[in-house]
Amino acid sequence: MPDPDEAYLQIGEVAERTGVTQRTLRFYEEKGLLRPPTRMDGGFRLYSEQDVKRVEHIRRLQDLLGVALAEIKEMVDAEEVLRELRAQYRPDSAIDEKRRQLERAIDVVQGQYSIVKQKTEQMEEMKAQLKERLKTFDRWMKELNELEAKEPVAPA
Amino acid sequence: MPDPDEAYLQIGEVAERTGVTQRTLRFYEEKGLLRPPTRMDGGFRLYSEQDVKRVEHIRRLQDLLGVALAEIKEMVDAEEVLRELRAQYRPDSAIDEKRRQLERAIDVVQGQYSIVKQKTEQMEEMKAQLKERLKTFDRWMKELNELEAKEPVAPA
DNA sequence: CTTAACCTTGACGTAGGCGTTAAGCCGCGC
DNA sequence: GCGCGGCTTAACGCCTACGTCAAGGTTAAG
Repeated sequence: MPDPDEAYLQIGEVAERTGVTQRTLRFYEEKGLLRPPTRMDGGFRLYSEQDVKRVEHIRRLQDLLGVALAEIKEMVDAEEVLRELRAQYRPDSAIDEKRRQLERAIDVVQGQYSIVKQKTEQMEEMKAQLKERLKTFDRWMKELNELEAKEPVAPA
Repeated sequence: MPDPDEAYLQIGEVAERTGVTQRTLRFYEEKGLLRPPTRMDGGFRLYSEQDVKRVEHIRRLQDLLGVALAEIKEMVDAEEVLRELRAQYRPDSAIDEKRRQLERAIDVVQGQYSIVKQKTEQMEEMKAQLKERLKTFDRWMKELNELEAKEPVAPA
């Protein structure tokens, strides 16, 4: 029972705000990356702000890490578990269960972290190389200009 | 006329060393990402160490930047231009031509640089978030453990 | 009650990046 | 000189991540 005050976005608005197409939103739903949104009587999907954030998150993961949607599903699923954990803060004393979930979540996030860490390192390296290269180019350009100064373009 | 002392790798070895399949190597050649290698009499491709490095470079660009092969082709092409520039260091006085090439190369590399820069920034941000999250999880885990201490597992 | 804008579910299409045969040469050790 | 592993081209296949109709239902405004 999602707070009726909060679920108000139609698919078109979500699409516009997130920059993805409606097709993509339905596709993500099919693939389990977005939980099926609530619907109004006629069947129109009604999204929440939460969903918008989720879409943005998915896109960041896609763009930055370049991982497949299947993997992204794993990641967002793990995060979902956490929401549950936080919500049902002590329903009964199934502590072991919670611990297992938490451990799983930690695993997933550590996985993400190491990926991100590795990638940032490699990218820093690449960035440095590119910077070096630009410097070299500047030098060359200067040399070219000096060369031209000595050897005039259209000698009389 | 590529130095005959240097061109000695067959496609299988290149594949093994770079971690891509032979199909991929031929595919890259088709797409113009790898220059057609020299062949031995029977038609077997003969690659150089240069080629190996090139493949590794292509893969880094793919993995890190996640850009399409067409774009990667642009990038490596621009780099090729530079090799030529460096090689024919002053064949004649076509200085303007060289300047144009150099400017083009600078453009390409600056493009790469800004992409890499933006991505690294975003990834640093993501990294920080993940770190925060891991800390939160640790706290939760501790809370769970303390909770268990107070409420023994199997009360007599 | 009509109409325009928005939405629904299929279902087929597509571009990129290779994988996978198939059918047949090449090279080299014995 | 033959046999076997490595290589060749050609062609079709496949998966991902959507794009693009098509045919029709829904909503809100007037």
